[in-house]
Amino acid sequence: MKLSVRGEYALRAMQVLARDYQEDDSVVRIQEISAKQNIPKRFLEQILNDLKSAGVVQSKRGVAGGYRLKRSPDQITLAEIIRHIEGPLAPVSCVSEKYYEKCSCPDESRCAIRAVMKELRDNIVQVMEATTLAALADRARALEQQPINPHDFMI
Amino acid sequence: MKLSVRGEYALRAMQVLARDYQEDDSVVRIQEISAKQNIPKRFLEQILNDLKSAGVVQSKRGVAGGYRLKRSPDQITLAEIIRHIEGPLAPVSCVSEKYYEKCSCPDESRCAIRAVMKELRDNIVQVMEATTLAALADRARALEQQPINPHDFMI
DNA sequence: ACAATCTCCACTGATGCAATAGATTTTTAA
DNA sequence: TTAAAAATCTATTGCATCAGTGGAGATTGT
Repeated sequence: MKLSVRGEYALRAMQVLARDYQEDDSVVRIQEISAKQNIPKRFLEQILNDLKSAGVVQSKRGVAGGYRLKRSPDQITLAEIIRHIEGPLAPVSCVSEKYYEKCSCPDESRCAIRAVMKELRDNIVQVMEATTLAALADRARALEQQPINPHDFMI
Repeated sequence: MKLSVRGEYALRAMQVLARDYQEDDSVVRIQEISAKQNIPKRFLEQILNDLKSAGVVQSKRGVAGGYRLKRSPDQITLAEIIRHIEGPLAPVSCVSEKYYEKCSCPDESRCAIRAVMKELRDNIVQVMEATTLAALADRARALEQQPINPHDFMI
């Protein structure tokens, strides 16, 4: 049920771009994202490139180059990012909306597991589609206001 | 976000054992589970052995041998099964209850991604812990009563 | 004794993940 | 116009995990 590191990096990078988003066409250097989030620069490069083909970010080349969100942060959801980087959000592909695949069980329509997995998928999709990068940036800004270790809740 | 095939097989096998569960000490042969669910026998063997060490099933050897649930189906949740076969239910391990691990981001307490992932984890855990094998078996029995393809909803 | 079953351990082939590397192109500033 | 900084593209590598296979042995019922 885990996200790949690749997917996690993608979200963390988008969080940075969303946090620093401005209406003009200012860009953020890979270098800077990499440093802020402890992500290997070369690897991040690949990920951002993927997100570019996906239409999530755009890039500017050259000495003053870098990346920026292609659309306004409130037009990009976490679901979109993960679907492009990782594929299906559904825990099993026989309940996936966008990546459906038949599974090996004898009768999908009578599979109780499948019914539960569908519930699970609905929950996951709901959270991921409801969360936009704009909301994420707001949350990040709110967290920055907090005092150091407000009660560093470890789970 | 996907379950491994291994995890899916584990759930499907447990569904069979739960469906056919009886209070006496009757067992189901691997052979039979394998045939009912289209799971490679040898592979299933490994999985059931794992679930035995985990205390979910017990086995009886010899000619009339097989597997049965070690506890009553209402005492076993899907969460328990997946945690033993796959590990953490959480999408990223920095929000895992049982398998917490520090992540590479600069400050977990101010990570907005983490806050969202926590929400997601709560949803997942809620569904998986709320669903017992007994509930699964009930659902399976209900689905068996349905006419063929009541409206084979494909997603 | 025999056959059916579980048990244990090892192995393999494929795949994908995470990361690294090198060469190239584009852009801007000096 | 040249050099530096940045993105781009392609390839490859080491590694781990996954999914599945294989064989020898132990246990049990008849």
